[in-house]
Amino acid sequence: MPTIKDVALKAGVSATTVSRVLNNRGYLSEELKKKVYSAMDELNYRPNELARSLSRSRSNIIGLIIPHVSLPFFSELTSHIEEHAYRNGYKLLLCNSQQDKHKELEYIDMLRSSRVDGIIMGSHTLEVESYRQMSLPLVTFDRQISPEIPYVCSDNYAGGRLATTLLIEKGCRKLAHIGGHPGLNILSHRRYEAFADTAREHGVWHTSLHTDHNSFDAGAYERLLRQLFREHPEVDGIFAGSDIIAAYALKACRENGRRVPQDVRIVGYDGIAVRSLFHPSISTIRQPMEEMGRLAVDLIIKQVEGGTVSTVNILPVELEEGSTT
Amino acid sequence: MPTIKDVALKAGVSATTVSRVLNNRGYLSEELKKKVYSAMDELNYRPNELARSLSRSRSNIIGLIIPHVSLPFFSELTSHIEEHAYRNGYKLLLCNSQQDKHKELEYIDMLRSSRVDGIIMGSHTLEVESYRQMSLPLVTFDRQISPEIPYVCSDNYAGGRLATTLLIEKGCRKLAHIGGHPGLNILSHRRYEAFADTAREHGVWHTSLHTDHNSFDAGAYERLLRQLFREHPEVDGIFAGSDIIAAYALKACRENGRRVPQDVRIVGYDGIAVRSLFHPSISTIRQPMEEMGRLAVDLIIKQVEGGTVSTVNILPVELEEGSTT
DNA sequence: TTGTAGGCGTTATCAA
DNA sequence: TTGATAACGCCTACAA
Repeated sequence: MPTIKDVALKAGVSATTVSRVLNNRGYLSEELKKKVYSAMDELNYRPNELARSLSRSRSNIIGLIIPHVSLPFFSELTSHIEEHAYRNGYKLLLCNSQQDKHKELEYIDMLRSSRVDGIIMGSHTLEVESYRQMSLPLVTFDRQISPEIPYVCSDNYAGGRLATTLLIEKGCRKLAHIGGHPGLNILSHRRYEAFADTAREHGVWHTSLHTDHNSFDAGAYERLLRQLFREHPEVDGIFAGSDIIAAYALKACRENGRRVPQDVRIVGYDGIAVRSLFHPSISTIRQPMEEMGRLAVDLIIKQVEGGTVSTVNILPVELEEGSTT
Repeated sequence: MPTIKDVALKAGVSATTVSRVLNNRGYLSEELKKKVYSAMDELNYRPNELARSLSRSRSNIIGLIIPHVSLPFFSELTSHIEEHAYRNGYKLLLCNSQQDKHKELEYIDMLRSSRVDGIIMGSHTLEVESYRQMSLPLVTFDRQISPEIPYVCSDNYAGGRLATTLLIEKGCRKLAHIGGHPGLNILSHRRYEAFADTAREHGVWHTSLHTDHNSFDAGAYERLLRQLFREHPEVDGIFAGSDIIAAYALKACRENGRRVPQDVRIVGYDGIAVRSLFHPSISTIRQPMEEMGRLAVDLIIKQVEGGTVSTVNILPVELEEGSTT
């Protein structure tokens, strides 16, 4: 691969000058530029980003740690993050923590070694201290780690209210909330709080089931739903922690002879694209994923550039009715 | 951030020695190692991968270009690729080409500038020459670009046969194949060939519809299916180019008053995880996505290490019956 | 067994 | 306006 020196030689100038042209710094005559550019073209020259990064001590790489890209919510979020990062001249290093403490730690280490300019964390299984110590621009999703670390999330409480109110308005009187392990994701736990508050205010019976570990294990949700129909066969409204969980609920309803929405109504959360392919199509609380991705990237970039950012970033949700309510 | 020199100073040795310890090269006494390691610990030292990469001219980064991570098939594939890359000490730079020629080209340029060690291409909209010229370890999915560039794919022809045979065995006599734009993806076009061959051999009527452009546009599939039911209302068997297309077919059947599988039987392709959440669950031709991801990474690594690899890598598929047949 | 010197490709500083 | 020169942090001969 040709280096800046090769270009300099061919253009009959110094490497410094080539570098100047490359970065458009200082006063450069049109003629000079043309000369250098054509030399670059001829050699099919590509500046070595490793060297640039080293010298500028800035890599223009953002690290993204999420539990699993294969989960629809995260894959859609990742897509938006990538898109927006790219638009701003940043590359994306993708890490699947699989919600594993050890892996997450290794990934953080790896990203620091790679000198990424910042990390977007969609997975957080570690202690607060681990995050605070890393002294790197950071943004988290759905978790408030400490007062200094900015986070992005949807308005979980409002979403929980919207969903629960809808169920009650539609006539449900025995509500169940099904979610992931509550310990890890403090902010989305607020969905449950809103659920409980709303039900209580309306004097409606409600219960809640959640997985033991923070697994995204399909079997776990199926067991949970079996348990629900066994212990509370009278349930007529389900608020699911995600659209995928809602789809499992839908499946469980079928298997237990419940008609949806006649016997049981279901509301999901997220607004993933495939939800319209489920049958009946799932009513959901839509998170503004694109905006969330965009914002996360912006928050990283602003920090990289030395700006100060707001730590609390709560984005509005929207009720999107499908056919399960 | 502390550098190797800081560690050297603290440990009372030279930077070279620290480097040796870091890379476990040459003869190192236990005592020395201990001294160096503890200095590293104290300083919370992380070797600068940018510098290492520059000096070794090897970044341990693999670039992945796919149309969209948000599509289930690609998100699952990406997940496996990431996992396997990580296991082998490689990082993954993610690029969504959005099936856009211009973007794909820019991404390739960007990845070359970033000095990735190799590129896995799940998107290919460019001319053959563009790929051949890049003189970088390369692996493609589902596309044979040239005799030298290795590719990984499932046994599309066998898959097409399996699917079509199943439909015919179940009694379908009016078959339709629905797929993406055939021009771009030569190998998965073989699914259609198998479909047509099989139908012909059995003397079964068949037709084929595909999108105009290589869009993954939901609307396009819905239009296509409307067209199918309008022009060929007698169709009783559909072989879809992907599970997602199959899900759209399912939806279209419902909207057109067709019962599945009684009136119309459907077989998809891919074997994505969410397919079991569709209702009825979709019968499919399962691609071994994990193995495909693993293989792609292995093929890159082997090339990086100067080994020679087989260019043709066709992996077996499996029929997985759901409830749409 | 350890250290010195030079290089990886680029940018920044300072002169000219 | 352009060009030496010295970083950036690490690795690899070559020496000692």
